[in-house]
Amino acid sequence: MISVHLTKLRRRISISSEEERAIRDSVTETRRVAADDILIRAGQELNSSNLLLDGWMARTKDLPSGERQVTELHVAGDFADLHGFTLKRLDHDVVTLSECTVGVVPHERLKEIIESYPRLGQYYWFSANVDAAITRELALSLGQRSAMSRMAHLFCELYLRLDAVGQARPDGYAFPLTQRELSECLGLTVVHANRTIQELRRRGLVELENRQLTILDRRGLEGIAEFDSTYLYLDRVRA
Amino acid sequence: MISVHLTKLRRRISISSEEERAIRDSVTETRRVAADDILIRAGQELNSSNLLLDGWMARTKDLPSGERQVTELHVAGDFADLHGFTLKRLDHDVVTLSECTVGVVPHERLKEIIESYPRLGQYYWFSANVDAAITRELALSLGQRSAMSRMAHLFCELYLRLDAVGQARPDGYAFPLTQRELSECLGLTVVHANRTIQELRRRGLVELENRQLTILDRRGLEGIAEFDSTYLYLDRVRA
DNA sequence: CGAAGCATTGAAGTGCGTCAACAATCGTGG
DNA sequence: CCACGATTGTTGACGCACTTCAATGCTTCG
Repeated sequence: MISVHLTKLRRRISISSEEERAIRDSVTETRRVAADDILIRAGQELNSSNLLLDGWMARTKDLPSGERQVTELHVAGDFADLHGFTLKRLDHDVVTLSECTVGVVPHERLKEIIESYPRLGQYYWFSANVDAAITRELALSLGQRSAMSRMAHLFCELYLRLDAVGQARPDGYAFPLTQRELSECLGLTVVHANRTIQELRRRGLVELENRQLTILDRRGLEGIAEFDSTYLYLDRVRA
Repeated sequence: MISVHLTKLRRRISISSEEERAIRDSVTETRRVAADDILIRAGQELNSSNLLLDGWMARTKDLPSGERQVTELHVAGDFADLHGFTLKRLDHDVVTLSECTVGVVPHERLKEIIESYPRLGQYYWFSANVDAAITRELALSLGQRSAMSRMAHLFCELYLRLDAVGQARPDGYAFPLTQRELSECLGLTVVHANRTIQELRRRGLVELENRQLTILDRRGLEGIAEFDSTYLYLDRVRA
């Protein structure tokens, strides 16, 4: 199950069997977590990080007045809270959006890996930086794109991220979020998120039913989104 | 001039004179850069990072249709593009908002520092993660806060960040951005940014003239912003 | 089978955008 | 040191994308 993480990693760097062993051994425990659970609460003291091996998770930030923003979605292969390794407590919650399988990596093991295999340390730093790039692109969406464009953009991004770990079909992917959760990703109300989906449907760009997203016209979707994938750093050469 | 960076660093970790020497030596060149200049263009190949020693810079992302979003502001003491060290090219531009003094740190020097002084490496990783936390908070602002609340939030954040490096007065700070630039930080049009400032003024919360921001009622401003500073990780204990 | 959550629709309101004009300030050259 | 064009700040009228409120069916699941 950890192979999905190794797949993602191998897209960036080639690793020795010794390094692979070190990564496999860093996971001390594999847990099943139910959907709609809070894996980590903001402010909580941390001494391990969580490797998402299956399912979907999200980083959420709440205002006292009740509004919620999802600042990042995580899919299989992602480290959900690698930044907890240096921050030691998070400024956001980490929640499950579906049933998940999680690999627990104690920070002391991470420390050993980084010290013993600097190239892996470099990779994990790199991957934290790609996370940050995704959040910047979200800020661009929230600040400048229309509701339609934002939603189209999210669908395009997820297609590439899922495809990179072999979790996409040629024409779409499983999409477990409710419309409420989707609206929290996009800074919209549920009502308007619903109307926006319908408009994308009406234009023959996507279909969304039974938690399955079908992309009918990917070029068209990318056009509306003004999508440019370079921020995902997917073309990075292997070193 | 690099002392402002050391000040910021010393708020987090205590450093030996040897470590201080290594940091000082990592800066191979100090440059003056004019205001409204593009220091780094998105996509450009990088082999050094820039330490902002004086002035203000911003990370900006543009859409093909012309809209611009500022995804982060940088003030004295910040590494503007530390993430370039692992990413090697950026997904955004880095521009000057005022005349700036910049310390150039070649990536090879950074590499040496990180390998020779793991605690400094940890700190720089930590500080990149705080950057990301600031961007997450921006996403929360753009997605969920009103124009007034967003602007109030930005003013509160900058007060704490500037105060941390001794660049704030008790009642405010120098604020070199034009209203256009401010509006690009907040995902607003210039016109509405202008009206929002006026409303904050009218309520007796801030004054902004001659590039000087005066905070008349910090508690009130924080209230409107629903401001909670924990995401800045300013209280982190020194190790 | 019933309750709770989820998706959908309609009607009405509003925060912010757009367009357009003008005033104030700044920078630069003569 | 003044002249003058360019940038920045300000204001008004109007429009619209998105929100709000409310109701109704649909699905899910204990």
